[in-house]
Amino acid sequence: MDKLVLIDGHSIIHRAFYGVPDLTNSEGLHTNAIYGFLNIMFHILDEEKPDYFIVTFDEHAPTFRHEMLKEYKGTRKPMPEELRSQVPVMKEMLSAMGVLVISKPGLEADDLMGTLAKEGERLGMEVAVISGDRDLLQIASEHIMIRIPKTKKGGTEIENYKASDVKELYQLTPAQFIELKALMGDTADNIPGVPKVGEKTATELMVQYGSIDAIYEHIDEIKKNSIRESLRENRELADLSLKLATIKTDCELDVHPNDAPVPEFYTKEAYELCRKLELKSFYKRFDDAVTGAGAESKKAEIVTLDKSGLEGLLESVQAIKAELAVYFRKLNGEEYSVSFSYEDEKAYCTDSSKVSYEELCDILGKHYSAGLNVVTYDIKALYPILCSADGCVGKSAEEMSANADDVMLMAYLLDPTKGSYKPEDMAGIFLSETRKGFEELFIKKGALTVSAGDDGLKDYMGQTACDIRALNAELKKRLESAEMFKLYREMEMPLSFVLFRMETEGIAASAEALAEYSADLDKTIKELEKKIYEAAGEEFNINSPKQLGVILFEKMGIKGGKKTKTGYSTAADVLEKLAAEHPFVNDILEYRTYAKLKSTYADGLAGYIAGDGRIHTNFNQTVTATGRLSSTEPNLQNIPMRYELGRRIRKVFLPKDGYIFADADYSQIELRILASMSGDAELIAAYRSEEDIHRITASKVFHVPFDEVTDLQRRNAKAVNFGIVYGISSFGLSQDLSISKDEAKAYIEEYFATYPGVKAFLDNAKENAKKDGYSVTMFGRRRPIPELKSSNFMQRQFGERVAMNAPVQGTAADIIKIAMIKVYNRLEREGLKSRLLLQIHDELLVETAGDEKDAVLNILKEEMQGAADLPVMLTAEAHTGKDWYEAK
DNA sequence: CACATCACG
DNA sequence: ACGTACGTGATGTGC
Repeated sequence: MDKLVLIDGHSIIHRAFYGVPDLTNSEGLHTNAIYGFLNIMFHILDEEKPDYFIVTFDEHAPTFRHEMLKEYKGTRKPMPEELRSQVPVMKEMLSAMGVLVISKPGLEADDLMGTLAKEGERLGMEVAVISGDRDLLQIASEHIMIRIPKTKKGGTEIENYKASDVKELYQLTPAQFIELKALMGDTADNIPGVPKVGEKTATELMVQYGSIDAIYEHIDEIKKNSIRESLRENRELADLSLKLATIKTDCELDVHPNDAPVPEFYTKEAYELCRKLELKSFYKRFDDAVTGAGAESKKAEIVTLDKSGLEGLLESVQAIKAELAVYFRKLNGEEYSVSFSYEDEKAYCTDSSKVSYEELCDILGKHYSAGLNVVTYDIKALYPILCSADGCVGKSAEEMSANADDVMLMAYLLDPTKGSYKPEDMAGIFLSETRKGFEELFIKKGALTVSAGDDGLKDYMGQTACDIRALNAELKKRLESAEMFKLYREMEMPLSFVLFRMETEGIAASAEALAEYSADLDKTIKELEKKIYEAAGEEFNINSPKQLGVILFEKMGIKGGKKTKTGYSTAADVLEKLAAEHPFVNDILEYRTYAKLKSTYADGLAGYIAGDGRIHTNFNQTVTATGRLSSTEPNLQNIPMRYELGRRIRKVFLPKDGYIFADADYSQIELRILASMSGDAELIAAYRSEEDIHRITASKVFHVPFDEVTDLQRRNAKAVNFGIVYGISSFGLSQDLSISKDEAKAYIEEYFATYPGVKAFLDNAKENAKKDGYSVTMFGRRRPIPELKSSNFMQRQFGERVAMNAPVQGTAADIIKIAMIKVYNRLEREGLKSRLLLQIHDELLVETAGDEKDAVLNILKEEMQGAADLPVMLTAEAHTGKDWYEAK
């Protein structure tokens, strides 16, 4: 039996829009509704495997049925702009896929669907109608199934209704369902219904009598006076409603279900549109034939080089002072492949079968240090090849990066909110070229399917080198026009080298000390476990919030359990409130603390100690939206500090023999930046007085003499100071301080009255970000904030907080980056043995030779404080110690 | 693979 | 009436 699938386009795109969080491509086009629609559509198609397929769209024009209602004025809310703009693109996508889209002005979508469905049924087809609209249930039959998708987190769930399911759910046949709706009315569809008759009454009446006519025949039997009279008075309204509620199934159409065989979908046009919209998750559905990975796309000429060929290439490029794009990839084991390009559409390639890795380093290193201009992708990963260890002695980070460029860093600066900067994505965004990525081409089921010297790999490598070269030119132009070239050249490029040195250096950690710490924790964990099981009366998985929630809030009957979508919240702030009344909850909190320390830190870190006894974290330069760094594998930027128990883990981080640690951190850098950027006279004066800033603020905000500020007042003022930097909300502050929202609001108002310049600055930050579409730091770093233009209140509110926070957090990030470069340069220039190891946002850790202690402390203080010259001086405090615990 | 939780600035 | 502090990353659970 043939199968027909009908999609109610208008209804489904609505569903998709509200069900999928906002997505935009790099041009700022919203794509979430299209993404969601395609997901639902392919889900259905994969499931149904239909023979015929049609999508209908209507334009909300006043329609046949609606025109009958004179007072029709469209009670539906207008479509938000973010959705409206996606509708034509969605249609374009469907056309590109060869889908038959029927959009008939003047015809209600329901009528169109109804007519097509019935026609399909008459033609002997099995019909599936996809809509978010329950009205369509009235056309369900034995062969027509109404399917209503629900976009739930983690996928699409679909409710299915055939005639029997409607009967089961509503105790009514689909035909009776129409009459039900006519009686109760529907404001969204402008069906008046009978006054006083709602869903409950209408259902009772329909179940008892079976039809509107039958109800009126037995009208005297109706007990409730008001309802009986309303029915009597409104017979005409009931009939009109019935007409309005009835979906037409006999419209005149010039297309029919059998005109719409299922198309190919995965056409070249559709692929290109997917690329334009950057709907990456759909790329893999397209075959090579249409993606341009195959024949007809303009392909770079690729020359394979041996060792002497490589040397010749580098020499001639250097002779003409050209820029050489270099792209390197490690393969399995010792294998690698590397490609080069210095002119359009021509690339060179070599690999480990022709040139050993050591030879490659020698040859490239020699030319790089002699000034060869290289353009790279992710230069931090390439420095090991470009420079030898003794090649950087005494050289500044600027010198080491002067003749290099990195298109990944450029792209990050242009839009730091992206999260990923793969070469193929960048080629699509900035060069309008469709490329397949390395993973897509060469990784199947997690395994590498290619080896050095394969033709496919050479094509990929060569093409990517060409793209990197083209990207270099394009992105530099864009950086210039965004006034970020200086930021790129003088901050990010030198920093990339500093980070490379820090990662290579690593930090020593004692495996023995970690194991000992782990065993200590484990002892306590076992004890707590036993106590908790006894209190609970059974054994369960304490690490499972789900099981814990059931034990606490159901079995033990503790009240106050609420929050979260998936069940009870057992987060620390919730449990802490319960602990006063139920002391054993403290055991759970304590268990959590110990379990976290053991799994993430004690045991987790041990796995990262390399052969040299040191942990080499990865400092990522292109992750955060604000310009900060991030640290992974392991994250050394979140080593416990706040509480003694966790803080002890810092004792396992040790300097090498003859060395100590020097650790310096900025004091309240973000607040000082806020004072400086806002120019608020009071706040600046407060800082210049060199008194405790939180105490001064408390004194001013709470109108008490400085010496009489209580600890609580100081604590509250401190929280307000923090909150301001985060883009304060009265709710957030009230949560933090456990006070009422009104009190929090009063604090904030007092704060702004005290420091009016801060208020003006924050208002300005929001306004400018809204106008420009991005916020800016003192050093010109931008963060796009499309949320500010969202029609969603929550999103907009979030955008405003971001607009207030990003300039401050971002400027702090800029400043410590400058400090890192300066500290690095001083250590090199002064020929010191001490090495910068870690950055933790406002803190630098230096492994310091015993006899260089004073010099290093001086350098840290001078360079950190001197990194920026602000109205409020920056201060850094430095300490030394025999381990990280002591130095901090 | 998403979610909840918790470590840091 | 909504449901909220800003920025990260790692772990364990459970679908």
